[in-house]
Amino acid sequence: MSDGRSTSAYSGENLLFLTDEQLRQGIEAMFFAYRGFTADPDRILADMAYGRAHHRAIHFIHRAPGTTVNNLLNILGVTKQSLNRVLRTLVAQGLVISKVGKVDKRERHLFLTDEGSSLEQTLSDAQRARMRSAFRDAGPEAVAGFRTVLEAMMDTEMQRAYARLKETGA
Amino acid sequence: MSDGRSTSAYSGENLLFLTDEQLRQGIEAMFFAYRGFTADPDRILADMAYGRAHHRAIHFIHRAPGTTVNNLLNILGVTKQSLNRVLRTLVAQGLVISKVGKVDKRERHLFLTDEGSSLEQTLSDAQRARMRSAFRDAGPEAVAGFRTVLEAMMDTEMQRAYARLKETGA
DNA sequence: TTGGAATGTCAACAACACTGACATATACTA
DNA sequence: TAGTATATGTCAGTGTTGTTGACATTCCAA
Repeated sequence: MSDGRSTSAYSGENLLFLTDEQLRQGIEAMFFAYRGFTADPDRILADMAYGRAHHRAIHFIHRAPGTTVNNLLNILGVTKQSLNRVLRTLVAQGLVISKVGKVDKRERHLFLTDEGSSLEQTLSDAQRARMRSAFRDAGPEAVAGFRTVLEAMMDTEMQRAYARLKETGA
Repeated sequence: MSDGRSTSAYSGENLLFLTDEQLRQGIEAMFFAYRGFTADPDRILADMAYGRAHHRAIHFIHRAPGTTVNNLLNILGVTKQSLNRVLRTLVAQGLVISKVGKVDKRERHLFLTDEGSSLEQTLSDAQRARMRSAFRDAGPEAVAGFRTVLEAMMDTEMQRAYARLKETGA
């Protein structure tokens, strides 16, 4: 094998990380960790009239200002009706602006207002704080592994969406 | 530092994995990956009268047969009313048995019936298949990092619950 | 110009979480 | 034994977030 590990090592002892027991632990780790992952923003949102769906919309509008409803739909993986309800309240509360497209008037382009940006910042700060703490405790190699496994766990369309977002950001 | 890395290396270049951009990518990876994580069982459950809440209950009853309602409550992190709604249907459909405790008759101990075990198996197989594929693609070092980060992301009570489950299993 | 595709909105409904109040059986304790 | 605490179950009401169905508007191509 090109990476220097022998075939026997790979098909023998090293495959212990693929036992059902190890997979089950991975599944449970994912379950408990996701609870922690959402806990801090959820606490902040609980006091407002918003929920996790609002957080997600705000996050990705912040991430890709001017995105269309349809684009957001694909990223979030919900129906347009479900997203629309969330967007309606965000627009009504003055957190999001919806602009009719110039080239294609069917499209709506979404932007955060100052107030929307402010809430996004608050939520992001809370979520990043936990992620930062976890990353720091785990160290850079563990973080690299974390992201490798998560990426391999996504549906292929989501891998593509994730890759596009990575490019846009850094 | 005892691990041989210099302080300057840690406070300098190596801290690049803690930038806001890297944290944001971790957050988005977590979001997309969790969707994949639940997708397969969700598809199976959609055809039945059950949902994700039933899956979670069945998973942990399988994991810790004879667990009490209260114990399950703490692991799942929901209210007893919410769990009770789920358990009621599972018992009514003959997937779960609730036995009065022998030492403390106030407690109910929960077990899967053969039919319940069968559904658990079906759901687990689907979820494990994806996890196995992701683990295999990523390799053992990445998997170790994955679990380290997830564990660091949990609330401390959940870290304890997770640790207890790990002992019980392997 | 007409019909289909794309886009977005409104309405109604289901799943699943929450709170609050209360009932029942059992266990513990003063 | 009387009173309190614990474990569980239930009813009623509410909120968020997902779904489908129906429909309006806009664009584009036959």
